[in-house]
Order: sequence, then structure tokens, then C-alpha cells
Amino acid sequence: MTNQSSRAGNGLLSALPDEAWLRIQPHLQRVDMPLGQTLYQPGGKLNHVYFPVDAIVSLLYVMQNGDSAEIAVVGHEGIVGIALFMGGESTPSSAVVQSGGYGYRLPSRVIKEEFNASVAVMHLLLRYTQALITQMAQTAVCNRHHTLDQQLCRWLLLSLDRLQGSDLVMTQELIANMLGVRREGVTNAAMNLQRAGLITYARGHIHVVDRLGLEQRTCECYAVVKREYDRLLAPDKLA
Amino acid sequence: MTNQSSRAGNGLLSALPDEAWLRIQPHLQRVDMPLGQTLYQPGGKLNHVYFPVDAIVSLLYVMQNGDSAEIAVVGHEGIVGIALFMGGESTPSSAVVQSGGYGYRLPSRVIKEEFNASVAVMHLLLRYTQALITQMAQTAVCNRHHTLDQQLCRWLLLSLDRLQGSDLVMTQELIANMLGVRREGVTNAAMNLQRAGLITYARGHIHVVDRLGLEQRTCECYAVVKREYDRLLAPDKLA
DNA sequence: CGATGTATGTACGCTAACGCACAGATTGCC
DNA sequence: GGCAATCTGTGCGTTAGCGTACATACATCG
Repeated sequence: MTNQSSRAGNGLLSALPDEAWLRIQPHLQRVDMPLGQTLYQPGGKLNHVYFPVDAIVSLLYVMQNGDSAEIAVVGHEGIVGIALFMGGESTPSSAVVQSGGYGYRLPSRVIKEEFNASVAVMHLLLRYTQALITQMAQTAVCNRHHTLDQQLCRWLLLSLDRLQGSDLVMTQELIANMLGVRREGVTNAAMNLQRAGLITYARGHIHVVDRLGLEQRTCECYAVVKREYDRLLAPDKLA
Repeated sequence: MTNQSSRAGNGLLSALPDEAWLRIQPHLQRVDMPLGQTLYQPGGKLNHVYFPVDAIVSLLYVMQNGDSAEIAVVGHEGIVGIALFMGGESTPSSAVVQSGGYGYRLPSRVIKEEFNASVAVMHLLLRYTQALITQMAQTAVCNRHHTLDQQLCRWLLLSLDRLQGSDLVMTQELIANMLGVRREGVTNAAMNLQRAGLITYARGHIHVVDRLGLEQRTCECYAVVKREYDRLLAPDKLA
């Protein structure tokens, strides 16, 4: 994954061709993205796309009975609201801020115009979308085959890659909602990781002690996704 | 989902603007797609895209230990090989023919040129891609939350929508690979459905007796995906 | 028509995760 | 400083699906 980026702190914004940046920049609006904020409702009209900087957004599906499951996660490497340029205008899933912070938003009209006006912008956004697709596919595989311990590792790593530092602010209850499992299950998995000396945590604060250990304990899914993000969004591929 | 379509029997080909069809048509090649054929290997170069007609193709991820899980399924409504126009050139998943038949293929170069040459073609393919994304997302949710019985119903319905008639030719072993579960689990689920009078089956042949019953027994995932395909690929939206 | 391979059924113990109920423990607030 | 809310730990019994091993049935082909 592209690391913290120069222009506005978002990887996609940074990768825009200069003239596209100049057109877009006046319409960009810095916004706070507090924990728990819902950016999109299922089926709802999308008025903006969001470029997170130090916030993390979860795309998740909420079932009729209230159970939920995370589909993918978006941070400073990406954009929330691909349905706008993909032509669907809406999606059956929601977008919720999973780690508070800030980002930039852009009116729907502007992103659509830019997508259609510049082939470079289009290709950039489509490559990002393919990376996101890989993440979703791997989430499906992971849900099918891997243990909660492994999935928690993967999830922590995905979050870590999108933050600076090694501390996450999130309760086990929240993580359980994202992974679509019981809160007690997360408690249990987190204790396992703590006993193994990989993390420490207390009341909504998780500190990662041994990142490498997490990478060794997680399933292949994390590496597959990371490799694909690196491949598709490598700096030399970006306009 | 768009039903069996006029032009060449594939929904996307049928929805192409006339002039795009005229450009593409000379490069289309009718190909047999026998059961079990691998169209793409993970990470491999894609030489063609495929438009199934009466074949069904599974996109699936095979893990290092050989376990597998289906990500999505493509039939006469779609195209196999979206990574080509998305700009990635390859994917970590494979594409395998899950129900034998025939389709048409098109050299990579042609689809890429057409994607870039015609805004109508581009928007058509992107809307299809978004529908596919919904299917993948819902697969992840379904893997997390729903019983094998429900998932089998969903899977049968997805297949049924892509075939004419009510008979599927596929062993329980194959279905198990697609769903990423044990063969015995499928045997068990299939017996449940048979006892309920929804299907009959024998040695690799499944006959659906009560489609409505399947729809009632499956989870919401099937309906969510179908609604999204209908919405995004409705005839009046198509060029 | 009998042999061989393939497809399906069955049994049994095992484990991960669930549902529920409740017990600390920490934080923030009045 | 005490109360309330929130967060985390724990202890049940339950269940869906797994791994393994084997049994039966059907189908094809020599």
C-alpha cells in the first residue's frame, strides 16, 4: 500500500495528474469524520465522495435482523463512494466511520465530471476499484475458512496500515460488529493475542506490540490483499 | 437479471450500441466451455474476455492448502475478465467453468480499445462490474452468517437464473468446492431440500421442483443481489 | 454381465463459535 | 466521592460444520 502521501494526505488525491488536481481542488472540502458517523445508507443517494486522511471507513452490510458484516475498509489510500463513477449511484451497503479522523469530500457532480473528462483519472479510480474488489473477495474467503484469531489479526493489520502509529481506538464490541461475530469471541481472540505478546489493550485502546507477529499469525488473506494494493497502486503506475 | 437475450445470447453483447457491436462482432469467436475448464489462473495474463451464453463460470479463490471458495458467478448476463478493462490485467482468483456450455470470446486488445473508445460501452461494463461487486459483497456476508441449507438454496437459484430449464448437471462434490464446504455437508443440505420437496437429484443431476420454495428458504442475500442486477442492468438503462 | 470407478449416504467424535446470563472493572459525570 | 454507564472477563450448555472412515448404489464399458 502507498504510504502516507504528500497531497492532502490521501493517496488517490496525490496520484491525480496536476491539471485534474487543479480542477478538483477548489471543490474539496475538509470534513471531520467522527467515529460512528454514517456516510451512506443502503440504497441512499450519494451526494459526495470521501477521501479519508487519518480516518478509516468501513463498508458494511447490515442484515434485516441487525447482524452486520464488513465488506471492505477504506483509509488514506482510497475513496469512499465508488458507486458514483461506476454508474450505480447507490449500493446495498453502508459506509461507517470505524476510526475517527478527518478527510476531504467532493460533490458527486465533480467526481463524475472528472471521471469522464480525464482518462488518467478514470484509470486511477478503476485500478483502485479493482484493489477494493480484491479486498472484498478475500473477505469472503476469509469468512469462510479462517479462525477468529486469524481474522482479528488481519483486521488489525488492515487498520494499522491506514493509521500512523501503533494504537487503535476501538472497543471489542465495535470490532465484533465489523467482523460479524460475537463480542465475547473478540474478547477471547484478543486475549489470545495478548497472551502471545502481540498486543496490549484496555477499554477501547489497542496497542500493537509486535506487528510482525500479527503478520505471522494471520491467514494468507492479508498478504494477498496487500500485494494487490501495492501492485495496482504502486507510485510508478500512478499518473 | 436480464433474461436470455437476443444478440448472440449474451446480455452485455445485446446491450451494446449498434456501432460498437459492428466493431466487435468480427473479433468474436464462439468457443466451447466444457465443465471444469480453467479460463484464468491466479495472477496469469488474460488473453481474452469471455461472454458466456449457456455456460456458467465461477470466479473462485484457491488457498495455499487447496481449499477453495467461490467469489461470484457469471453467466449469460455478464463477462468474465473485468480485470482487463479495470486496468489490473490479472487477479488473484481463478475462473472455472462450473456448468458446461458455450460462449464467445474476444481478444484483450479489442475489449480494451472498445472500452476506451466508447463511453456507452464503458458505462455498460462498469454498471455490470458494480453488480458483480454486489454479488461478491453479499457472498462475504452469506459466508459469515447463513446456514449451509440457505447457502445451497442461494447457489442453486444463482445457477438456475443462468440456465434455461430447471435441471442442473453438477455433483455435490463440485458444489462443495464452490461453497467452500465439505462434500458431506452438501449431501446433508441437499437431502434436507429433497425431503422438503424442493428438489430431486441423482448422481450429478439436480432437478428443481419448487423454485418458489427455494426462494423462501434462502437468505436475503439472493434477493439483494438479484435486485441489484435488475436495477443496474435493466433494459431501459442499457444503451 | 461383471468389474471398476464415481456419486452419494451414514456414523462418530471433535471444535469453533453461538446465545445467554452475569460478574468485575474502569471511566466519566454530577 | 459516589453513581451510572461502558467495557471487558467468565461460565455455562448448544449447535453447525469439520475430519475421517467406511458403506452403498449407480453407470459405464469391456
